Amino acid sequence: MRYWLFKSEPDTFGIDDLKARGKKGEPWDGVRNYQARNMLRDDIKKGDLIFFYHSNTKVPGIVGIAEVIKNAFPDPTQFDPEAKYYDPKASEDKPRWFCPQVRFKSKFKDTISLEQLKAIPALEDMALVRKGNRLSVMPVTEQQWNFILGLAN
DNA sequence: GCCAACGTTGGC
DNA sequence: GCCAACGTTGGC
Repeated sequence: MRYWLFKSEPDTFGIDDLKARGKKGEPWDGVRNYQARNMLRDDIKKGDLIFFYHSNTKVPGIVGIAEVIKNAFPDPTQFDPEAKYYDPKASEDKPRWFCPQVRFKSKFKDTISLEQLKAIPALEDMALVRKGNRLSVMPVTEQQWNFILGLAN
């Protein structure tokens, strides 16, 4: 079992939206970055746990926990010409993008802010706090996971 | 809304 | 295969 951090803009799809999906969860679609794609496709497995991160918002930070309930499958939005994430170079035979199914697990009472995380020396190796990192999917070590959980309430 | 830091595209 | 131009992310 591994740990991850997924970013999402709360205005687009926040943790409350995931919670509203209930037990069946939501496909984590729309990721169009190869590095992130490889992790989604190859490394992220059913049972893994995810820190849900809100980006592009007033107080960016980790707001709760989600879990992977289904291994990645071809992201259907790549085949849909009407979809925002349509990719004309992808085909059903040769899908390019993948998404796992994720489900809400819990929400923290208070956001663990990026500012707070940046100030913690034990977390300085996290991709999240490193300058210029734009990955929307990134691994979290067990140590980092436990440390951050300790900050939650 | 600005802009730094990246990633991608496409001409050559 | 190089690299300039362009697009996107995301903190501030």
